[in-house]
Formats: sequence, C-alpha cells, structure tokens
Amino acid sequence: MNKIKVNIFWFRRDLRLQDNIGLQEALASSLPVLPIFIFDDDILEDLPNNDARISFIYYSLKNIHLKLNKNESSLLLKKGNVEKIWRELTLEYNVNKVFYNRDYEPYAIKRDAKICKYLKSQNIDVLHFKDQVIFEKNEILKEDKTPYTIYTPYKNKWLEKLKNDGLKITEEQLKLKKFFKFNVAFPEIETLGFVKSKQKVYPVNLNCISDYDKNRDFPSNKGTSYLSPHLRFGTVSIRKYVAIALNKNAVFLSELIWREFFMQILFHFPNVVTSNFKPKYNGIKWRDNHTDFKRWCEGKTGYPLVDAGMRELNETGYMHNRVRMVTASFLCKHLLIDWRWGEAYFAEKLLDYELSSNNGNWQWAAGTGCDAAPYFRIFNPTTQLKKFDEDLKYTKKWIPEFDLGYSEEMVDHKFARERALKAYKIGLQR
DNA sequence: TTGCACTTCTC
DNA sequence: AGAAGTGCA
Repeated sequence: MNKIKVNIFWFRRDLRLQDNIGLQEALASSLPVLPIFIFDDDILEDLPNNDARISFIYYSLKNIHLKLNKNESSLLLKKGNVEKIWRELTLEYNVNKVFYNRDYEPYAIKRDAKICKYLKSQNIDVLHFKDQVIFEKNEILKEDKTPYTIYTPYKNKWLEKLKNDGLKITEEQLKLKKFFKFNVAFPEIETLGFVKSKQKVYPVNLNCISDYDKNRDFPSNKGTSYLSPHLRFGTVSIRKYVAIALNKNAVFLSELIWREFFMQILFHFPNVVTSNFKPKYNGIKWRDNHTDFKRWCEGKTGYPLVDAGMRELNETGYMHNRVRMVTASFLCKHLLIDWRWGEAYFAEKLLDYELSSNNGNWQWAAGTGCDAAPYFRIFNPTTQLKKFDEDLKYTKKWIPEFDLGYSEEMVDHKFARERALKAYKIGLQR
C-alpha cells in the first residue's frame, strides 16, 4: 500500500493558527501539512478528568479544528503515550518532516529528545523553532557568557537586544491551502475521558494595559490582563503583546520579561524544581504542619486578604497577583511551611500554571530564590489589606460571611513574624 | 577590585 | 530609617 506523503506540524503549547512560527514554517514546506495534537498520558495521569486546563486545551483545539474544517482539513487529535503515537503516525503516513515549537521545561526537553531520536532513526527530518518567547535560553547572557540570576540587569540586556533585533511579527497570510486535506470527526470531550470544567477562561483584557502600573496592585480594580493562561497555552502570540506593551506600558512589559527571566532560570538551573536556588537556605527547619497547611489551602487562616485569595483560587483557578504574594508570604513566613507545599498547591489549582513562573515566584516569596525578597521582609497581611483592598470590596466578594463577624486569626502576626525571623536566622547558620 | 544597585515593605 | 548580602559591570 502506498502511504500518503506529508509533513507534520505538532501542536503543543502554541494552540493558535496566527503568528505561529513553527506552523508558518511547516506551511512553507513542499508537502501538505498534517496538524496534530497529542494528549500526553504521562501528564494527564496526575490530573483529574475535569481539570480546567484540560478543558481549555480541548476547546482551543476544537476552535482550530473548526477553522481548518472550512478548508477541508482537520486537526488530528490523539491521546496516549507520546512515543507510541509517533510510532503509529509514522506507520500510517509517509512522514517527510516534522515541525514543532520548542518547549524549555525539563520534562518537555526530555520527551522531545526521545521523539527526535526516534524520528531521525526513521530518516524523518525534525525542525523546531523558537515561538513561545522573545528570547530563549542562551540569547540573553552576561559578558562572560553565563546566565543572569538578577532580574534588572537581565531586563536591561533583554530590552537592549530587542531594540537591536527588532520585533518580528509574521503578518503573512496563513497558507490554509497547504494543510493536508482530510476529514476526521473531532471527538467529544467525554469520548476522550474528560469532563467539561465549570471554571471559565477569561478573554484577554486589553483595556488594562495603558494604566497597568497604576491599577495592578488593587485586586478589586479591573486592572488584570487575564493574559497568563493564554500565554501558557499559546492561544495568543507573545510577540503581539510585547508589541502592545512597548507602545503602552513599561511595567506591563516588565511582567512579560519576568516570564522569560524565570524560563531561562529554569532552563539553566533545573534543580530549582526541587531545591532552593540558594543552598544557604537549605538549613531552614520548616514546620511540617498539615493542619495549618489545610487551613491555608481552604482560605481559613482568619486573615481576610489571605483567605479571600485562596478562595478565589479554589473557586476560579485565578488569583490576583498582589494576593499571590500575600498568600505565599503568609505560608512561608507566618506558618513556616515549606514553599514546595504551596508551590504544589498552586500548580494544582492555577489555570495559568507555568512551572518556571510558579517556582520562581514561590522561591522569591520564601526568600530562597535568585533575586528574591530578603528573608527578613515579611509581609504584614493586615497592612497589605489596608493598602490594597481598603474598602474590602475584593475581600467581601470571596468571603460572603465577612460582615457577620470574621473568624479569629490562626496565628498572631507579631509572634509569627518573630518565629520566622528566628527560624531563618538559625537556618542560615546551619 | 570596587562601587553601585537591588519588583512588588514594615514599624 | 532599617534589614544583609551579593550580582554585576
């Protein structure tokens, strides 16, 4: 039997048709392009079947599929062991080239290396591209060619390089005709074994960007961009938003640079996944208190801003940035609980969960990270509430029973503060 | 080597 | 005003 000759584009965390570098390259190749996505069992096994991120991925893919349908093509959706699926694909089709966009997480790097090796053993060319960042792994380095570990000099170099290189956004018309013509039904979400999540993903709020620096710290303001889940799964192009930020707001742009800063930290220092970036903090003796941890998770600490934040997270999969700092600081400092516990909880709940940012920011809050908050800087959850939610609008939104008299604080601030300072000091001496 | 600078504060 | 140290040029 004659197998059909195709090139394959492999969607992963770039779930869009517009300004998708690897996809553009695939469509510029000489063969019809078969677009595929694989739900990876190794990732899925740790997630409940109604996980909101799975639903978001599913509907983003369906969207792509429907657009392809208008051009007599389809998105080929697979689920299972990634290596096994690639073996099947190469049996079914005569694959000439495979295109994808690079991913920099430790798991993805390992997985892609394995798939590359297999494909090359089958004499299939593999072409991969930078798409999810402006500057990747080794593009922003110090004079001595080592990676930056301090944000500000990294940012300065990043901005300088952008100025020199310019921002390239592909305005090119999508070559829809180049997609492989075939028609497969797109499976229902239940057929794949998933359950549609009740949590919703907000569209990007462009309006917030021009006054981002003025509004972003107030959780009841409409100052949130809601961009993060879209950047996480690539339903929007980072280049588009960097271009907007360059015109409109330097603080907003700075947030996008933080994203890349932590991505290159994770790439160069993958041990941060399990260890303190600064080993001198390894001696801290955390209180492994499961009861206290549970109260934090459920938003029952008695500190209104902490509890409102945790409840927002539990209900919606989002949490305002300012409140993320307050809740994280509270767990690490007031409760003296290992930042890894908090990191894992956020990883489970956040719609925009990104290993590099989540890890980087948790280590920042704990004081163990690169360029972290000093260990003796301990957020006062009451002062933070007064500063950033004075009218209690945010607090009351997430704690409806607030007015009926709010519960007692689970730990006294002054006591907890001193306990943390002592534990960190002793830890540093160990 | 030395001087400068360091996301998001608290009391 | 103070907290302690160190990455970077």
